[in-house]
Amino acid sequence: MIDILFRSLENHDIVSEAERAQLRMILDKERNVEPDEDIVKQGSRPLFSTVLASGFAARYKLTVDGTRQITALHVPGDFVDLHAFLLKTMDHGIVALSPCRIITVDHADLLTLTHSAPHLTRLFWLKTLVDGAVHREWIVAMGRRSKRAHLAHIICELFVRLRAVGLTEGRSFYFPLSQGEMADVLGLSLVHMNRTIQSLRRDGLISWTNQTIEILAWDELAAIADFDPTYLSFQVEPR
Amino acid sequence: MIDILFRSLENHDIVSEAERAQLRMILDKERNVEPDEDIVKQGSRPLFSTVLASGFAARYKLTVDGTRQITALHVPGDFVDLHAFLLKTMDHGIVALSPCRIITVDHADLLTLTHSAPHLTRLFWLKTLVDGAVHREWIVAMGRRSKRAHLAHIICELFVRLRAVGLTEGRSFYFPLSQGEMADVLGLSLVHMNRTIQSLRRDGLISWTNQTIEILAWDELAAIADFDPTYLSFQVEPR
DNA sequence: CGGTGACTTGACCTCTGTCAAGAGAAGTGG
DNA sequence: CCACTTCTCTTGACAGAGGTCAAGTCACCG
Repeated sequence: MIDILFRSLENHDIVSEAERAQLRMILDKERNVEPDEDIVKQGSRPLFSTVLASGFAARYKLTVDGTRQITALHVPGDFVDLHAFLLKTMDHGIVALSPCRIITVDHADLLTLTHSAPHLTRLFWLKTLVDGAVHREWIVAMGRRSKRAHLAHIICELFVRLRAVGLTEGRSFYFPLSQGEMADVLGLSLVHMNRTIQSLRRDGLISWTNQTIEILAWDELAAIADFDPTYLSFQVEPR
Repeated sequence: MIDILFRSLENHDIVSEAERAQLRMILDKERNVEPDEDIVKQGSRPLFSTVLASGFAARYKLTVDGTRQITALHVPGDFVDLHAFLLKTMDHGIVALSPCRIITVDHADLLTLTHSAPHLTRLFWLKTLVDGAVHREWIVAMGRRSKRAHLAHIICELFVRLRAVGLTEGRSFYFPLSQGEMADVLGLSLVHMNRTIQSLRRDGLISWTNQTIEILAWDELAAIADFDPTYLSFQVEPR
């Protein structure tokens, strides 16, 4: 189950067998989470962090007027709330968007790792830096791209991230979010989200049915999205 | 000059005298940067990171059609490109928005720190996590708030961050960005940026002249912005 | 005194939100 | 097995937020 975390880390650097063993030791309880259930609540001060072993999850914030903005999507292998280890108080919530399997790690054990395992520490740090890089790319998409390009960008990103952990089949991948949830990702209304999706469909760039997205024309889609995967740091080198 | 970095770190946790000494040792060259000059270029692989000692700087990305989106603003005391230490390749550029004084630190020295100084390592990690938290707040503002609220939010955030390093006077602070640069922050056109600023001025919430912003009605401004400073993690506790 | 950059204002148009309604699929209980 | 609810997706009509184009003002500077 935890192999997915190793697989995820190995997109950036080599993880030694000794490090794997160290990691296996600190992995704690495993449990299932239902769709729409909070994995971590906004405002809480968790004493553990969570690895997503399977399923899709999102970070989100609610505004005073009750709308929701999803600030990040997480795929299997992601360390969804490593942030709380040092931020202490969760400034946002994390919710399951599909049935999820999660594994927790005590913050006390992470603290020990920062003393005994500098390389693993740097890899975890790197994972949070990549989260930040994704945030920046989303900010660019929200500020300077059309909604159509923004959606294309997110689809490209998801495909590359899912492929990196072996969760694509050919040019398609399982993607269980509803259009309403995607609207909270793009910061759109549900109605316009629907129209934006249809625009990509009409042009033969993607198909999206039965919770599955298939990319029908990668080059065109990436061109529309102005997609450059550099920010994902999927390059194996000493970190 | 480097005291500003200590001051910045001390908003989150206590920094011992021994740690200060350790930090002073690895601080490298100091130099001035002119407005509009790149501090770090997009696509480069720097071998050092940069602390902003004075002035304002921004992270930004350019899109294919030549527009610019600023993804973060940096104030004195910020470690503006700690990210490159582990990400290796800069996926974005960093530009000076005013005359800046910067201090560089070799990545080799940071690497040593991750072995010999776990607490300092965690503090640096934390700084990048706060950057991420700010990104998330910006995503929420771009996706789910009106442009007026977005601007109010950024002004509140800047005030709190600048106050934390002692750079406010009463309710006002020096802020040298042009309206065109602010448009690249909010993802707006210059014309609408101007109108948004005027809307806050007309309502007597802020004054903004001579590169100085004064907050005339904090409570109202924070209410419009839906501003909750939790995400900045300005709380001194063991990290 | 002309040039430059930043700010301001008006007119117009497009993108996106809101409201409203309907279709289709899936699950639920009698 | 069928009526009924519920959820998601879809479409149309209209209104408002924000973009684009164009022009003008103002301060500063060589």
